[in-house]
Amino acid sequence: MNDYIHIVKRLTYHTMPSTIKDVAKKANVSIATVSLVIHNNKRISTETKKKVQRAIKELDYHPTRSAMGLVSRTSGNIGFILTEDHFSRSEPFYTKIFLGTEFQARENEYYVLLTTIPSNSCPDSKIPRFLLEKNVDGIILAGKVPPNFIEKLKRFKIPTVFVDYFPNNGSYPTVMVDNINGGFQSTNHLISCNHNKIAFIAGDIEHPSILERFQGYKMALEKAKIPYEPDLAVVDEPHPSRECGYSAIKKLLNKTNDFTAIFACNDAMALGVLQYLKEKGVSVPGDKSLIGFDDVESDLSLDPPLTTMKVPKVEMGIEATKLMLEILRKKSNGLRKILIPTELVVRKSTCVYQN
Amino acid sequence: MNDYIHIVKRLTYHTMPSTIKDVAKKANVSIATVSLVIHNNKRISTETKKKVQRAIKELDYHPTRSAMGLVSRTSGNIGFILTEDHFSRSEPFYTKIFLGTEFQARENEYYVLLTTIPSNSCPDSKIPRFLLEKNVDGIILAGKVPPNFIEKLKRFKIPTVFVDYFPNNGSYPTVMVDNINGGFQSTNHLISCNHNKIAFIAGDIEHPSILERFQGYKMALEKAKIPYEPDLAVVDEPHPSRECGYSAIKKLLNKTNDFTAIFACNDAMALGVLQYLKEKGVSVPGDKSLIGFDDVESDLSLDPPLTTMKVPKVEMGIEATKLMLEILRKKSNGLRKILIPTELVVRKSTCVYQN
DNA sequence: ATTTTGGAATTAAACGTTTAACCTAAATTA
DNA sequence: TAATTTAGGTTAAACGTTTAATTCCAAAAT
Repeated sequence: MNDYIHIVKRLTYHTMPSTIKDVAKKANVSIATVSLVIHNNKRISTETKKKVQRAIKELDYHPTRSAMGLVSRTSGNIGFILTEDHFSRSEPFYTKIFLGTEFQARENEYYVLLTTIPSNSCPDSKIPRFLLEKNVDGIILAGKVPPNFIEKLKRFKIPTVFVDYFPNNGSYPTVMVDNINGGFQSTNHLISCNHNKIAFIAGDIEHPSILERFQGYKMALEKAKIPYEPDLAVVDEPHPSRECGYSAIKKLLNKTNDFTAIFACNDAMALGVLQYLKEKGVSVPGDKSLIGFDDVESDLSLDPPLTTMKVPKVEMGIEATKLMLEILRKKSNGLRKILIPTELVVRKSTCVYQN
Repeated sequence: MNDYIHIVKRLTYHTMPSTIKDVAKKANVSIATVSLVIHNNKRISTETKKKVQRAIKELDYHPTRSAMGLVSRTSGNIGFILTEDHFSRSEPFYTKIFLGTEFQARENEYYVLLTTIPSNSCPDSKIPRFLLEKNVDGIILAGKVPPNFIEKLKRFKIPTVFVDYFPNNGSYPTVMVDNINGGFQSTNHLISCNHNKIAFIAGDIEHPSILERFQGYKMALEKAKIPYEPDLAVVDEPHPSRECGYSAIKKLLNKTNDFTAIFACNDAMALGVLQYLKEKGVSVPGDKSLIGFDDVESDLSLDPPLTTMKVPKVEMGIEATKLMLEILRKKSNGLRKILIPTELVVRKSTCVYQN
C-alpha cells in the first residue's frame, strides 16, 4: 500500500509542471533563494547560483505568469485598441500595424491583447475588459478613437501610446506617418519625371493625414517654382475611396485636360482614377502618369502596377511598441512624436513626360 | 495628524482600484460571500446578493486576472501558433484566420496570444513562452507545423485545435476548407457556362489542399461525363505562385490550345495566368474563361475582376475557436473535423461559352 | 576581547482570488 | 421532543510568486 502511494507520488512528480518549491527542495535552498537566482540578484554566491540553476534546468522549471503577475502587479501584456470601423473598413492597414506591435512585443517578452471599441462616442462605451482586470501593462491606441474614451482612460493612469492618430489636447507618446514629406516626395517624383502640370485628388480633406499630403504637394510645387493651380486640385470628395477617386477624376477631366500627371492621396482613390481612365481609353502612364499613397496589397496586381508612396505600417507598430517598452522599463516617459518616413516605390504607372 | 491620515486614506481608497476585500467591507460580509455572489452561487440569499452587488457597482470592482488565474489555474487566454514562413509568405490568409479566432474568443471572454515558431523542424525549436508560463488554456495551430513540434506539445496535455492542417497520425479537433467540394463547384461553374474543355493548373500538387481541389475538378468532369484529359492538367509546378501560374499556362499553350476555360488552383496562379494571357493578347473571358480559388485582397482590382471560389478565412478562425471553447467548457472533447464550405464568387473573368 | 560590518541565505508576509470544510440557527422530520 | 436537514453564511487554506525584514556567521575593526 505504501509502495503504491509512493509510485503515484513519483508519477505525479514527474508529470506535473514543477513549481519554485520543487526547485528549492531539489537544490536544498529556500524558495526565496531560487527567486533571487532567477532575477540574478548579486547577493547569491556563485556556487548556490550554479546549484539552483542546475535544479531549474533538470526540473524544466518556468515561473507561472499569474503568480508573477499577482505579486509584481504586472501582466506582461500590452493592449492594442482600435475602433470597430477602423477594423472593418481599413482592416489590412491596421492589421499590419498590429502585426508590427505584436512582433516587437514578442521579441521583448510581451504579448499583445487586441480589442475593438465602438466608434461613435456613445456615452456607454465600455472599458475593455483587459484594463478592468489589470491584464495589460500599457495600451496602444491605433487610429482615431472617440475623445470621451480617451477621457475615460485617464483614470487608469496606464502608459498609453498613440499610433496613426493623436488627440489635439494634451501630449502623448505618438507615432505618425510623415505625410507632409511623403506628399512632397510623391510630387517631387512626378516633377523629376518632367511633369509640371500635376493634379491632386483627395477625399476627406479635413483628415489631418490627407491635409498633410496636400501640404506636401504644394510645398513640392513651390520648391520647383511651379505655380499651384487650384483647378488641378480636386479635394471635395467625401471619402478617400475608390468610388470617390472615380468621380473625382471624372469631374476633373470635364473641367480640363491640361495636366500630365495625377497624385492621388491614397491608393484606393488611385484605383478609381485608373478605372475611369481605362474606361475612357486614356493610357497610363502613356497619357497620364499616376501615383498613389499607402502601398496596399493590390497595387502589384494592377495593370499597370501602381507607383506609390509606401507607408511602412509594420514599422509603425514596431516603433509604437518601442516607445511603450521605453515607458514600461522606465527609461523615459516616451513623451515625443515619432514621424515614420514613407518610401517611394516606383512601378509602372508613372513615366517620364516627353513634350 | 489623525485627520491628515484619515484624509490620505480616503484619497487612496477612492483612487486605487478596489479589491474583493473592499467590497466585502462595504457590504459587511466576508470575502467568500463576495466571491460566491460573483459566481452567483445559489447558497446566497437574495438580499445579501443585492447588497453585495450594490457594493461592487459603487466601488467599480472587477476581479484581477492574475489572482483569478493563480487560484483557478486558468489564464483566460488562447494561444495561436503558426510557423514563421506561413506568417511571412501567406500573411493575409493566416491573418484573417487569426482575426476570426480573435473575434470569437473576445466574444466569449477570452483573449488570443499570437506567436510564431520556426518552420524547419530544427530539433531545438523552442516551446512558446505562453505555454511554459501557463499563460494559455488552449492552443490553436494554424497551417502546417513541424511534426516534432506537435510531438513536443503532447506533454503539456493542453487542448489543441488544428486549422487548415492536421497531422495524419492521431486524431485532433480540426477545421479545414472543403477543398474537394470547392474544386467540384469551381469546375461545375465552368461546365454550367457551357465549357467542356477545361484546363487545370496547379503547383505543389503534393499539398493535401491542392490535391483535393484537383480531385474535385475530376469529380465534376466525371459527373458531367466530360472525359478527363491529362494533357489539360498542368500540375508539375513547384509552387502555387504567380510565377508558376505564368509558366504553367505558357507550357500548356505551347502544347495545345484546345480548351476554353481554366481552373487555377489558387488566385496567385490565376494572376500569373492572366498576366501571360494578356501579354499574348488572349482575351479573358472572351477567349478563355478563368477561375481562381481563395478570394484574396487583389481579386477585385484585377482587370477583369477575377471569378473565384471564396475561402471563408475568418469563418475558419471562428469555427476553430468554437471548437476550442467547447473543449474548454467541457461540453465535449471536440474530436471532430469541421469542413468549411467555400463560396462561388462570380465576377468578370468567366462567361458563357458560345460555340 | 568585544563590537562592527558585511556577505549569504532564510523567514514570513503579501499579492487577490477560490473553495472545501465548517458553523449556526431555523425548519423539517420521525 | 429529539434528531436531522437545510439555508445561508464564514473561516482558513491554497494557488506560486516576490521581497522586506531578519538571521546567522565569519571576518574586520576597535
